[in-house]
Amino acid sequence: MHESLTIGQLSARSGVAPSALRYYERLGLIRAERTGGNQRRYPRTELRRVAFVRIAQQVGISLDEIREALDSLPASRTPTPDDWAALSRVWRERLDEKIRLLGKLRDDLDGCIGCGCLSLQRCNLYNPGDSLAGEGPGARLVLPRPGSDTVTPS
Amino acid sequence: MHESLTIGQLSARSGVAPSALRYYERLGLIRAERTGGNQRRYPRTELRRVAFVRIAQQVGISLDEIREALDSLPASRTPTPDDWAALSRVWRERLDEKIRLLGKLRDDLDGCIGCGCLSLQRCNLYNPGDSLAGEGPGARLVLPRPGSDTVTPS
DNA sequence: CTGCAAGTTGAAGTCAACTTCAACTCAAGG
DNA sequence: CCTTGAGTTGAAGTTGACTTCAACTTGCAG
Repeated sequence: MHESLTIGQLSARSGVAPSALRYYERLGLIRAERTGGNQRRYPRTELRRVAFVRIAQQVGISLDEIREALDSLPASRTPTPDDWAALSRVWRERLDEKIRLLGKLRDDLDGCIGCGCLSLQRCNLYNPGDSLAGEGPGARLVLPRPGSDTVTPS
Repeated sequence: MHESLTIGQLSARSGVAPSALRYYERLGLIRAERTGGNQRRYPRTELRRVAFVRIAQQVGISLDEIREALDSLPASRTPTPDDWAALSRVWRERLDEKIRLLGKLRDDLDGCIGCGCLSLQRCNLYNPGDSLAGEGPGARLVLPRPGSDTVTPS
């Protein structure tokens, strides 16, 4: 019980249900070796991948995007700390951007919802550009649609 | 065209699809008056509610929770700036908490994923308490499940 | 060797948050 | 008046992220 983990053990240690782990495997987020009897055995390094998946999910990143990120790790060998560090650097930017966005949202909410401007005109959250001008007065919400990525630094 | 907005106008100004606006109405997030011919007409104050919904969604709050928050606004009268300000104060705490959480996640990611500790032991993201000790060594992920609320200040 | 908890699969179910569709009706310009 | 684009409804479809189920098979403690 030192070499590798059963799905139950990985589940207990990661806090992710076995069914979810199998689902992640189908999506290509994690991988497992098999015993002679076809049961999954996870090398300990998979714990790291699962943790990464969960952390990324926490901050609102889809499994599909997470898979893309994980695909940047070398498939042919066990990822080294350096491999992970590279990934971490990329994602740190994502997190920083998310944090920046949240701060803006909070401040705008204070200044807009809380300010009493009933028409929401001249609000930070609205009309930050002018591409939609010329269709009469009034504001236009330009927050991305829920599905789309909120992290698109210019 | 000054008093109230059609669903198309509200859609254009809020960036939310008409179908989504009808959906929001079914969920009780927004309300509409009706013309003699049964078409929706939105008082301008609804723009504010829609903006609130979208902003809250951005930060990962479910429509159900948003509805609860909006239910705190007086139904009998048009919400005053003070009503909105009260809501804003409550949500500012939520946003601050989200920001705090994101910062922690980012730092932990740097210190954990990036550090090279292959077993993830002694990691900030793991085992913050000791309730799960006694089942052998190893870590346990305690991030809330995706469905659950990440904002539970103690 | 046996018993039984833990594991396996594919298919189907669930839930949130919408969108799409069909089959209409309304509103407003010419 | 007539046409046409915008609006209406209920029902069904979609996507993401899983869970549940049925019907088995494995692996280990006693």
